Amino acid sequence: MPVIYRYPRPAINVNCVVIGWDGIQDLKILLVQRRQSPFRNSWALLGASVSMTETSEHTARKALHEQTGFDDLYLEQLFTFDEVDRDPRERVISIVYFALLPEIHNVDQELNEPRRREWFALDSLPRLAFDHGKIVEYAKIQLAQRALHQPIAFELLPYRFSLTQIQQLYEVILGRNLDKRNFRKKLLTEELLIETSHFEEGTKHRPAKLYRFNRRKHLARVRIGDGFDLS
Amino acid sequence: MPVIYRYPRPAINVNCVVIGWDGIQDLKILLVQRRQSPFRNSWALLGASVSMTETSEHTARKALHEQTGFDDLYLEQLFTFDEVDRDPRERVISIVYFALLPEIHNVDQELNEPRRREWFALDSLPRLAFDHGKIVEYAKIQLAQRALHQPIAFELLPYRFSLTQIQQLYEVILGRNLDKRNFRKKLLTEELLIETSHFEEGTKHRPAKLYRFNRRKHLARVRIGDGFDLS
DNA sequence: TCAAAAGTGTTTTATATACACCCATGT
DNA sequence: ACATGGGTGTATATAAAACACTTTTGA
Repeated sequence: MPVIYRYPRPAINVNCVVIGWDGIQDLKILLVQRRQSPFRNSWALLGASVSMTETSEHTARKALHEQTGFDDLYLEQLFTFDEVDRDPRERVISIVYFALLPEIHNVDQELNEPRRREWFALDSLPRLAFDHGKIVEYAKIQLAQRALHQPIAFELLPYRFSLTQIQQLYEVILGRNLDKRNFRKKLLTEELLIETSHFEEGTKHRPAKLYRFNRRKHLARVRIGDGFDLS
Repeated sequence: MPVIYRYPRPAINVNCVVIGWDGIQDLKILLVQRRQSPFRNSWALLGASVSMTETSEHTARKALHEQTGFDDLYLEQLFTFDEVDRDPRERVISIVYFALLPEIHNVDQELNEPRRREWFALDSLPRLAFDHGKIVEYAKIQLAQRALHQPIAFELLPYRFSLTQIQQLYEVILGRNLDKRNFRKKLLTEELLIETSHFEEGTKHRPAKLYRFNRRKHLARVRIGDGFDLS
């Protein structure tokens, strides 16, 4: 149903910086290959247009579901990008979210989604469509910043994880090596990890004890103004 | 010039959480009294509609200029609020900015702006229009958070300021008292203050030495990943 | 028995905290 | 001379950093 406005309005999109961790070395980002101009064949962030009846977060969740099959991701608003010429066709304002996945899954190929969708290592990306390269640069900086002051790294880990895993993840996010004993000491004195009775499986060495993150305790602390802080 | 779209689009606004400090006790926020329904006579954040040819930041600067006479404020994007029913008339998405003033000026009454505009103490606000109360609550939390990791408190001070002034400001922002000697030690060991040859004037006690913030040095450090941090 | 990573403490150094008096100025 | 806030140092406690070997498991 076409609609008439007294003045022109920008289009509103969401984009998602979908980040996962390969469990070893690299942070990965999920990109979608465009099939139309502009930037035909270029890789771009996943996105969607915000309808009148849905919040941008809701739109982001729906887009993730429809375009990848992923549900129940951790979403956090990152920034709103609104340069007037960021899309050559018309003015498009984009509300951008972090979407963090606890594991790298391959996208669901059964979906009604003809475009290629692939995971790329965050530090060797192709040239992206629109201003998405700039957005990703900003997201990388913010991820490192926020990982120090919020427990978002846990969103990139499975429900149960080893201390070595989370240390490696922090090393990747922060881009520097951490001392094993000091890292563990700091993390354990936060008292936000729950020791489980599970162990790593399928290793060819001593299996590591698995922990999980105590979300309830963390939220209770946030309520009394006592936030998470490594650093 | 009316315009036709294939699908309806939300309206895009900016709002500004304009914050100043009275130099003694209170953080203040500048509010505008509405003269039309909805929320007629209620107080609201300063705002404007984002046109097709201007970024939201540019729109915010222009609105501040036109509605208050203030120029060259420090602006920083805070959050984008997009609940579908935040405006009862239609879907309005609001990109919200912090606007920090180095001193409380009275607004320019000569402007072509019939609405009342007043400074309110941040901790005793009237009920605000729309979701602006919620926005202000969020802004308060963010101000305290960001003041610890970014040198934004200096944006609330005049070019030259005394150590007592900045301490009092931090006390107001963080909502707790700080030890004078320890605060000075920490601030001075950051080596981001430049001692000027000026002194406080018009006091009936020993005049305090005035300092200014070394923006260049701070920016140089940010570039090498060495950010500001009190805490 | 070997390879591989898990797990674990202590010492040193740096940072944070607690705390009280004298000083310079204006009235 | 008095009132007012400006300015300053030290001792203690806490947190960060540096550092290496033993243990457990699978192959």
